[in-house]
Amino acid sequence: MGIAERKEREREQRRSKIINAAEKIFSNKGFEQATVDNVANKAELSKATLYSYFKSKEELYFAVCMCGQRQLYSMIDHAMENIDDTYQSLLAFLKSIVKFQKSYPDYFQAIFYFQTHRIKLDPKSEEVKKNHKLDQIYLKKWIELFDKGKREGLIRQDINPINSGLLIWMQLNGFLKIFSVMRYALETDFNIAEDDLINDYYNLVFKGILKNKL
Amino acid sequence: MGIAERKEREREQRRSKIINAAEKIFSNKGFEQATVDNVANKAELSKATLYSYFKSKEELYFAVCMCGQRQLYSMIDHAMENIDDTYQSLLAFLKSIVKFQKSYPDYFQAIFYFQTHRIKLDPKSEEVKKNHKLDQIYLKKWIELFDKGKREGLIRQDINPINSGLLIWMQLNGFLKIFSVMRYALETDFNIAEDDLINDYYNLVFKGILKNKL
Amino acid sequence: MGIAERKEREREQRRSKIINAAEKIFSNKGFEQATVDNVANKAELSKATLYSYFKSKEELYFAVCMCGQRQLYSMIDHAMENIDDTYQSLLAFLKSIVKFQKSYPDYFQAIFYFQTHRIKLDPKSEEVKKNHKLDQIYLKKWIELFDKGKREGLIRQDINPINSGLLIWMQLNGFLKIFSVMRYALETDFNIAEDDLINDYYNLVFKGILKNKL
Amino acid sequence: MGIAERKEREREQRRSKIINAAEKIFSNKGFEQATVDNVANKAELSKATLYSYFKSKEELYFAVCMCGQRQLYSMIDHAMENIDDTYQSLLAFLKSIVKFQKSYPDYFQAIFYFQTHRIKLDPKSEEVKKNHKLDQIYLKKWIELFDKGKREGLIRQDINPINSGLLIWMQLNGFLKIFSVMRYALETDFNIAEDDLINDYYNLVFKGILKNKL
DNA sequence: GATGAATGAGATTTCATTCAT
DNA sequence: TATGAATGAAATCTCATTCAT
Repeated sequence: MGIAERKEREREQRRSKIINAAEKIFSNKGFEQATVDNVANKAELSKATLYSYFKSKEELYFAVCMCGQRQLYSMIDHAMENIDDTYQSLLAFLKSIVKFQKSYPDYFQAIFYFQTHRIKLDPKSEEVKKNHKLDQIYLKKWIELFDKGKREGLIRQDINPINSGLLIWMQLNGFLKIFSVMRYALETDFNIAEDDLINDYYNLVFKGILKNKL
Repeated sequence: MGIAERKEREREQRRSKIINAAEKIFSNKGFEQATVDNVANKAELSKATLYSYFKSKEELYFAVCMCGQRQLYSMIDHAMENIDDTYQSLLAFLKSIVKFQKSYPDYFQAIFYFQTHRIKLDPKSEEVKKNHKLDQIYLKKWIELFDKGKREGLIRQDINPINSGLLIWMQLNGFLKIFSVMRYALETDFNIAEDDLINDYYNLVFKGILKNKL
Repeated sequence: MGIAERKEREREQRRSKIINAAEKIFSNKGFEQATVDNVANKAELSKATLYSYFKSKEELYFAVCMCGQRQLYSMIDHAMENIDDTYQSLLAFLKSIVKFQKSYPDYFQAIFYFQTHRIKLDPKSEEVKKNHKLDQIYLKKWIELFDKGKREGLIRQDINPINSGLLIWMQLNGFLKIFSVMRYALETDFNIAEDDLINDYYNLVFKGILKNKL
Repeated sequence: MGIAERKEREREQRRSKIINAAEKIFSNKGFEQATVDNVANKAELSKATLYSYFKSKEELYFAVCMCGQRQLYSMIDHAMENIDDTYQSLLAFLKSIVKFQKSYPDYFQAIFYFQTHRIKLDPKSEEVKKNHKLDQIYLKKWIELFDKGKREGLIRQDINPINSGLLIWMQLNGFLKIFSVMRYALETDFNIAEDDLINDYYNLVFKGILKNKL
């Protein structure tokens, strides 16, 4: 029986190898500019083999995103372990996302592209549904923190948890996207230190929602 | 006399027609998916004609962005006419951008794409330089409002005008980008009214920077 | 009536201007790489105007060749004026062609290309016939020199004037063509002085046909 | 074992098939007029396949020339086997080139075009260097025959081996080029038999360089 | 299962030529 | 007559995908 298992394991390893290669290529060149050939070369596999793992370029891209997404959510989970305080939780959540962008810019880039472009996928696919569900779960966790904060008197009463949660999430994503593109220009043209800006970002967010000044 | 002028006018009109067509196509399909054929068909001109107005697909795309940019900045100028109050100015600035995205989603999309992707352009081109300069001017105007607000005691003293100005600008762009993609889902999945969200957005921003609660 | 004459003169001047421009462009880029636009720009005329003087790119090319050909034949005529001696005549003939290639490399290049490629021309055209006739005349003059030389005992009796005339004419053209391409390499790679080579060329030719050593 | 070899062999055969097709197309239409589509059709392959064998039209053209060149040089080698006599060697050399032009007019045409036009190739390419080296070797062989002939008293002492070698080589190429174009006209217009002309050509060359009349 | 090879369909760009003014 | 503008037709090259081995 060991044979079947080994085969299974090998297949899984190949899949990972492909996704890793794809992640780099897609991030470097963007979805459209990247070619399946590029990915196959990077993965040191033939194009045809690649197609035996993924039905299409789109599906491969989606797999990369799924992988990144799992990484992001595991980082969030990890950061929120053992934190009870709502303020700390909100901060940890935000910081996880920022850290994710910094640690895995390729994944971040892939996910952002995926969210802002219509990539054709089979909507009946189990994977696509699973992905969607996971997103919902973490968005809910995020919004519930706003609810809790409000009940605890941490967050202003006029704050609508859903709206604000979504707004901040949307802003953050956009900010990080532009930030990743402008990072270099910010330092040279505006003489702005990255960490300062990130800190000011947290401040701005919290000043916007908290009842009392920090 | 009149003849030369008329010719000039006609050429300008054709150019506009092409840009309008391009604006729609690019916005619908994205820069890469859009083909020059698509644009030519939409503009009811031959591909070759189109190439006599624009040297390359890139240049055409850039022209669309320039056009959108001019529109945006003229909307900002218009909105800020006759406003002295700094708070009102900041609000008018933000509202102009939001309104721009709503009124000209194609332009917004084009500009966002342009800013977040590296489209190859001749950096020595006068047009490219002009474009860059215009961006700088309006970014400066925006940041100076923060300075003024701070001097007037409107904005908190711990706010760094440059950082905050940039942050809010980056956030807004990202927010609008994601918002434009999610608009439909927000109403159906989350039951969120667009105008409410936008209002909450303004609140969040101003709560983040103003000295006194609104 | 002066008006009609002036018009005629002006038209002729324009035609010359176009041919001059075309000569340079065609020589620089070759017939295929050169564009009608290139020629029009060089001639400071619109493409459409150019087409009112020449029916097609081919015809324009042919006009350039005609012009070059007239130049060549006038140089030959000039060189052979007042020469009676057959040996001197043969030498003058050869030298004229060599000089022509050196003085008007563009024309030479055009004519060579024209002779070795099939450029589509209306064979019923008067111009084409005239051109053909002129070629025949000068080829005949050339061959007759061989005849005369033979009768005079200058040239060996076993020489067939037609064959040798044609051979030397073909060789010379080919030699000059390759020479014009290799000129630079000859000096640098082989350390050969242009004039030495040309002299050796004359020697070789005459050693080949003359009865007595020079 | 056998599989890899067979694949290799098949690929080589396809490559040959393409080169053969290209040879004909290029020779018929010339480099510029010929299209990659033409070649692909002739080779009964898709354009894309063709591009998987040759990176560009230029590279394909170059491959055709390389192939022709190898053919030419092998003909020369073959002709000079078992010949010691210098006069016979010179004659064999010349005859090989003439025979090459007659047997493989397409190759001859391709090589001539290649030598007289600047086709853009990667100068660092191994193939390009190899080609250049081969040319050098055979040119050297040719010129050394002149040297040897001079030492043996076969060739006149006033002959410069390098100059004469180059001159005759240049002349021959040019002559064959024009000859290939005019072959038909020579027979009809001038009533000249091909073989007679070729013989006269050999005579002319040798009368030009040899010490004693043949 | 892995792969080298093949390809259809299409992308961008060019250019000789015509036409309305 | 001179020209700016328009265009059909084609050229080179690319790439996601399939298939025979």
